[in-house]
This record gives sequence, C-alpha cells and structure tokens, in this order.
Amino acid sequence: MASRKTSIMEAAARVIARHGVRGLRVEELAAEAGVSTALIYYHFKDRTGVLRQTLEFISDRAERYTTERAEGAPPPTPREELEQTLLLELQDTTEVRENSIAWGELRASAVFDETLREELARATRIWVQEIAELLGGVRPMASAVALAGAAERLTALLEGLSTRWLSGSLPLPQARTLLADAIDAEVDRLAP
Amino acid sequence: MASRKTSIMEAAARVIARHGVRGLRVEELAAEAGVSTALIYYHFKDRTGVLRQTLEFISDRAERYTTERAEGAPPPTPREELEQTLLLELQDTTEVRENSIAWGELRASAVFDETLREELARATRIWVQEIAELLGGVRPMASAVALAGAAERLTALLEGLSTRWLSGSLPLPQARTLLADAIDAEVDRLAP
DNA sequence: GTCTATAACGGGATAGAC
DNA sequence: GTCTATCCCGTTATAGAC
Repeated sequence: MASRKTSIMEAAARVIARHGVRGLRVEELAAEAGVSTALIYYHFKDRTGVLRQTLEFISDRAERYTTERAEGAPPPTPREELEQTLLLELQDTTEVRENSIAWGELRASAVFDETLREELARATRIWVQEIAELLGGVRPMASAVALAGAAERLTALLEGLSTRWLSGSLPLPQARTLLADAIDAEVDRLAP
Repeated sequence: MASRKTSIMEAAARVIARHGVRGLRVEELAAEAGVSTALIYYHFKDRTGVLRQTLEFISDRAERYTTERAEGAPPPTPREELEQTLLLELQDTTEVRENSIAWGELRASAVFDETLREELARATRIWVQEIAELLGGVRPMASAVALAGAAERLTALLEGLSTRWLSGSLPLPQARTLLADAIDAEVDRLAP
C-alpha cells in the first residue's frame, strides 16, 4: 500500500504536470495531497527535498509503465513492440501527459541543478538501452554501436517532439507521424 | 548602437543562461544590466514582458548568427551549409551555450505559460522553414512535404540532443556525431 | 505522524523625484 | 528615461499542541 510520503509524491507529480517545477507551491501540494503543509516539511525537510525525491520517483515510475503490456493481448512482433513503446510517449492521456511534462521539467531543471544530473543520466541510459534492445530484436545482425546510435537518436527525437507538442509548437498527430517515419528510417538504415 | 532596452535583453539572456527562466530575479537582472529595477518595469511592464521580449530577441539573434558567414571564406556547397548551420548549435562557446540554454528554458516555460506559445511557435516555424530551404538546396527534386518533414525531424532532434548535452546526459562530441549521422540519413532519404 | 496558527522572508511591483 | 525608496503580497518554513 502507498505510504503517506508516496502519496505526497504522486500529488507532487500532478501539481508539477499542471504548473511545472517552478510553479509548485507547497500549499497547493498540501491541498492536492490532502495533508497540511507542515507534514510535507516533516517528510521532505524543505521544498527542494520535495522536488529531488519526486523527480526520482517520476523517473522510476516512467521506467515501469513503458514496459507493461496488457495481459491477454497477443505478443507483438519486435517491430510492433518498438513502435508501440516509442509512440506510447506521444499520447494525450492524463498519465502520459503527466509523465512527459514531469520528465521535461526534470530535464530542464537538471541544466541548472547539479544534484539532479546523475539520476537523470542514469534514467536516460536505461531508457536508451531498452530501445537499443528492441531495435536489436528487429535487426539481429546490426552492430551494437549502430543500435546504440539509432536508439539515442530516436529517444532524443522523441524528447524534442514531445516538448514541441507540449509547448504548443507541434500538433500531436504530426508529432506521431514524424516519429513513426524516423523509426522507419532507422530500421531501414540498420538493414543488412 | 545598442539601446538601453537591448542591453537589458542581452543581460536577461545571460541571467537566464545562468539560472534559467525560473531563476530570473528582476533585481539580479537589474544588477547584471547595471540599471535600476524600476527601469526594467518602465521598459517591459512586468517580469513576463521581459521574458516575452527576450525570447523574441534570442530567436532573432539565433537567426542572425546562424546565417552569418565569414567574409572572405569560399561559398559553401548547399550540403556544407546545411551541416554547418545545424552543427553550429552544438558548440561549447559562450554565445551558443547562452542561446541554447535560453531557448531550452523558453521552450520549457511555454508548456505552462500561454503567453509565450505563439511567439515560440512562430520562431520555430521560421527555423524549420530555413532548414527545409537548405535541404531543398541539397535535393532540389524533393517534394515540399518531404523537405518539411525532414527539417522538422532534424530540428526537433537537435533540440533533444542539445537539452541532453546541457543537462549532462550526453557528451558534446557524441551529440555532434549523432546529429551529423541524422543529417546524412535524411539527405540520403530525400535522394531521387 | 499530523495538525493549526503564525512567524519570517523574498521578490514583484509602484510612487514620486530628478 | 532613469533613479531611490518602499510597499505589500505570496510563500516558505517553524512552533507547539495533540
């Protein structure tokens, strides 16, 4: 069962998705979590502590939901799995939106906050590695270097498209098409 | 010569590069620009006005330095020009770093600030269009739609790589290689 | 562990003189 | 156009009871 502290971090993720890291007010967070502000300081020491731990929480959670699949569904082909995994991040559902926004905020905050960098780099590495493995399933003969490069490009492109979408510079369907085309191109490029 | 207002926007770009949009304090900006806080409100109305106009300033400046070429230098081939223009944004010089950080910050802020969106979308459109034209120089037979797609992907990838670089998740040389490879791939893909 | 009440402070914004 | 001085509000953070 979720501890009080965990449910505060879940609430923090929602608040960050609404107003960003900069817009997170401890009082609003308290209201969202249904607790007093004092309790937040009790569990997290200060506002920075809330952010640090919530961002860690978010990157862990993102790792999890990308891997999950429906129970009775037919097992997808490697190619389908790759495409689904990446396109999953470009969807206008509450959960994805929340995670994408929070992830973008985390990324942006790390530019100025050294303490976030290591954790972020680690989460990025894991994600890129996961995509590289999926690409390897599609193109078993491709070299590890080529797979790693393609994975790094596809995930970086996804982050770029996602931010454009969320900031209102690119309609979602177009973002999805662009990503799908890039997947095609990278897979073609890895062909024997 | 630079007006007072312009020099305040230059100072704002520096402060944003140091502490982010989130960390921009009007008082610090005033100190950086060597003026009083009241003067800032006189010229920009409020803090948001500073951000809005600085964003415009930054995107204009980026357009300029991207387009500039050395005087006596031999005119580059279309292919060289394309590559140089894009790779220019991945360099560890003060000016580029400052612009990239500020651009990333404004992009991230626009997710929560409606007032920045239109200007940002406009600047993005101009930039994508410029790259599409350079691609058209390399592949004159390619369709406008194909050129626009490739340009959108390359610039979005560049933003993604840039943010990874600035947030410490990707070494600069690697980011440059990845982008160069993507340019190769897109140009190949547009081949007749 | 959790609350209510409040202290303490940072920073955006303005008044008014020059 | 530009400054000095200051107001004032929103937020962070803590004290102390339960």
